Amino acid sequence: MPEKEKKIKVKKGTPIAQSVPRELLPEIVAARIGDTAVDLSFIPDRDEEAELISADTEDGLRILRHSAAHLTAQAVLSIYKDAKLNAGPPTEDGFYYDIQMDPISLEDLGKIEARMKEISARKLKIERIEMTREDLEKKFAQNRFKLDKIVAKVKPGQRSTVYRQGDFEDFCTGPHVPDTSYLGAVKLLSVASTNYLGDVNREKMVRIYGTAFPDRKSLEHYLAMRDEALKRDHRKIGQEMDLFTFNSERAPGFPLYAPNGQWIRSMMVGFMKNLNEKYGWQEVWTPHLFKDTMWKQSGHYAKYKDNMYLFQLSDGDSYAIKPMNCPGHITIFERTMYSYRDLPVKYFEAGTVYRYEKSGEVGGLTRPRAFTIDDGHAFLRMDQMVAEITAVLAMVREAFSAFFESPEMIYDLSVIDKENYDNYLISYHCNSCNTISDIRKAAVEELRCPACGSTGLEPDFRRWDAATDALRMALQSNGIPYKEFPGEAAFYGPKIDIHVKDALGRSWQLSTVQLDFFMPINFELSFINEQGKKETPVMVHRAIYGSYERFLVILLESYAGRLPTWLSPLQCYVVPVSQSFSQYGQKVAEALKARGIRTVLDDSNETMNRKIRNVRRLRPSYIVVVGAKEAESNTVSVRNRDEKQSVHELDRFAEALEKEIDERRIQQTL
RNA sequence: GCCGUCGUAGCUCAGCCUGGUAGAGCGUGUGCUUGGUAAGCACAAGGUCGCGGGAUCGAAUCCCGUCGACGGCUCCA
Repeated sequence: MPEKEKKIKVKKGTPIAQSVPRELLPEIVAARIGDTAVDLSFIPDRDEEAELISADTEDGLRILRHSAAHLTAQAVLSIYKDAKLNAGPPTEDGFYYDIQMDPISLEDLGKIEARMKEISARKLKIERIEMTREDLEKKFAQNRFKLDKIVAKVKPGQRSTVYRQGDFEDFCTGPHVPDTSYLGAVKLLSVASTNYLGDVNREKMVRIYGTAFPDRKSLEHYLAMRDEALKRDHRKIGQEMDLFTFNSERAPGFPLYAPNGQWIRSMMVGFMKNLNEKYGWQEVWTPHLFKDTMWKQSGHYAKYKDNMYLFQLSDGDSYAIKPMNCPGHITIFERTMYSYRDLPVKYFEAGTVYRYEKSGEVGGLTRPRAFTIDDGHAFLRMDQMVAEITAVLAMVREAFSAFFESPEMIYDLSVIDKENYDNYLISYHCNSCNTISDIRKAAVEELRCPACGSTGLEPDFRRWDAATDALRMALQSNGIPYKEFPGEAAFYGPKIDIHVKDALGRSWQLSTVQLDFFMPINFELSFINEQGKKETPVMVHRAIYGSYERFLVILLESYAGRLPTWLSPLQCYVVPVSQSFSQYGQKVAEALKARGIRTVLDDSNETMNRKIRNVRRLRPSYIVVVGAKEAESNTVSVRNRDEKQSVHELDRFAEALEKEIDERRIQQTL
């Protein structure tokens, strides 16, 4: 969204609104002086330059939506007198308000929304009122959620603000739109429950979700997109296309792929195998079970045992079904002694992992209990890090360009939060014996030097810094824009996560590239360096699709199931006009199948119209109709995914289609 | 795991509030029809109403429990 640059001069002693050009006023919601966003009613105490914030900018929308949250709260309070407000922030595409009240249902939203419209139409002025902490405490004495916030955010003796519209007041720093008439295009969307401060032991709250836009039209557009997203839900499309099933009694949370779904999967797996080989990754296979001792060594057991499928055999040995592929790949790396000349050693596998997700967390293919990662692990020398990460980034771009016309990719660099490192595996330097040890503080009872038992340990971030620098370098030298997120790193190292935006503007986290110095240490991995000495390699963990399941979701939802032909489980559906042309239909189907085109001939005793109607849910790439005309001229009458019809000579058609599939064309050629 | 909503035929859903042993459309099967690009006609099969328990003469319907799905919260190596 382009930020509109509108700067105006504002005069000391007069509200900003008075200096805003009259024609702009309806779309301006607030202003920025320096770095601070302020209300239009703000009166500067000296002449200033102010930047106008219009409702269609990112900041403007947030202000508008936050004001809409206030409006929601006002409406709720006017209907449900006992409701107690907690907080109502804007979100990425709307807002919510958390309110302690009796549960309400979707039907109740209409009533609340109607009240909101009324209030909006009254054009209530939204006023900012400064108060002392003591006055705030008095005003919100009946609401301990607000009191908590006042205590937490306003120091004794300090002042803060309340926003008032009509009889409604909320503790809030603002800014807000000038009056409620700016909130004409609002919509309440859903209701959910939550707990105060996200803590299951605290009070239950009702969360009302909604959104707001500067005008009716953009709201309508948003709602249309939202409807479209619902229509494209992969669970619905997967059902229609007969791709997969879930059996909630036999295997809750585990997808089972039917033939059509498995066909798509194998296309994706095959594509990834080629891509990996092109970039020098070698395919391996690892078992689905390992003894728990390995998971203890890798550190996964300590951190994730609650999410692992663990079991014990009658002889007493304990096993875990793999929740990760890396220890398996490490085990393969360990089988032999590598020379520095052999590095990088790069293994990949379409590795299915099993994670026990808690009951409320599973959902469709986006959060299954078993999923397959296009997993790769590289073992490198320090001097190979930047080059290898650069190569992985290129691989990612190549992969996504094959599936999407012009994929929009967003890069996040997740780094350690040095203020808050207990959860990370880092090196500690012992002040009394100078030993360096690698410890994750959160996983041990007490932080002690393993060599001398001293508690005088200093964190040493040098390895984290080197890894982070390598990732930054790879991004920067390729001119890739990225954002850094402190505290988001994996426990063993920093990572780059790559998000892709889909057709409906939603962004999905897919690829991840992680650097890891610690797993090689845990497993005492080594290679022989130029000096003939053992040296510890660096590991890169990377996945490109992320998981096949998630990637399938994105493909299905962004193409609404109408996949590029090479990925389509039903490439040609041959319909003879009547059974008297079954023979020619068969000839056509055979010709297509001979070229490896997935073809189904429907010579059943049904009308052509019904066949076409019923096959649509399967999203065939091409519907091929044949009758007297076609049989005579050896042609086919073809309808593509966009309902475009055309007639082709049979061989020409088969040839073109074969080419379209071989070249993995995204668009249809006919 | 927590909160809320929901669970009836392969699919989509009605019936539940106000108890009297189950309904529609699509799909499936059979027959008729032999058709020119999204609804030709007829008949039929198909459900112990997620599972378990309770109160009732009687439960899909009311109550309790349980499993599961969905929307959120928390989590996501």
